[in-house]
Amino acid sequence: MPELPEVETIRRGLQKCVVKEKGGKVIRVEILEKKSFIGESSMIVGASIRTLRRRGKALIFDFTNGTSIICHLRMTGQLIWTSSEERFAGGHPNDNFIAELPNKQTRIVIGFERGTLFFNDQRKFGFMRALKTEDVENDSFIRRLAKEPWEMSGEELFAKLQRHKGAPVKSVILDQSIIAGLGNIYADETLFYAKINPKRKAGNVSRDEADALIEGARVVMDRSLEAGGSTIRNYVKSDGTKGDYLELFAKVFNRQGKKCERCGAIILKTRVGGRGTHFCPVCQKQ
DNA sequence: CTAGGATCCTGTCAGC
DNA sequence: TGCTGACAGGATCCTA
Repeated sequence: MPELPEVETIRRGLQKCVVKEKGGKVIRVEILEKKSFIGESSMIVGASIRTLRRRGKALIFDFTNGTSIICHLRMTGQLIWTSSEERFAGGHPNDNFIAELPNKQTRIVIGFERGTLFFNDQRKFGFMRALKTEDVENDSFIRRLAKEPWEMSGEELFAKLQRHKGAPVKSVILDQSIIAGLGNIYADETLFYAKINPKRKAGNVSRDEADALIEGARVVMDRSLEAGGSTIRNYVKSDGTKGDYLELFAKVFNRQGKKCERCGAIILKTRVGGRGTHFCPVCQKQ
């Protein structure tokens, strides 16, 4: 679930409350679900967070003692910081954003001097991994990541699409070793922006369309970042009701049955590479 | 090498 | 009110 903009929103949000003296040193690490934590949790006890980085959809906590935590939220992960004066929640938007913690879905609790960081994850696909900072680049997930859309040219993407010419273009742009950061929402939104049908073979995508894909990926993710990804602030609307942050920017995702904002046709939902896929049958012809 | 399908896990929702 | 099956914003592993 959380894609690049959500993870970046979390990075920015936590930067303001948990880094260095704001959060202070780690007092304890409580692992409530063994498979959610890889490595030795005692590595970070006594250290504070020096910086927060992001690579694709992975968040990296660098600690003052030369250790790091790589955190991947996968489908349903959330990070929630609580202290006496504030609460920041981001990731998979559900009621844990505002629930009492820890709870049934809490997998890891990291207690700091001045607050607590909860890692919640309904489906247990996400994880935290403790390792030396110098080993982060060698991590099996980090190592395989391609460039993000802002660093990649249309020419580079075009070449990569050619190498997977038989696969549907949507499946190819979801591959983090092809281009980093896109998940199911932004893949659909990017293809809508570029007016490309998600089922088209990657090999049929033209050089110009590859440019449009790069531009689309940048635009849709920038737009989501402005909206703040999925965080507590847009989960709870100003009138107190719970919201769907997708309303803020999605043109096709979860809009099946509704009108295309560009041409008025009805948005359809289908299945591509095993994933639910939303598109406009008129703007994105086969 | 590529492409496609199964798999990890819990929860929710539609349909009977 | 159950029960059942499909599906969920991800990535990896296995097979052909």
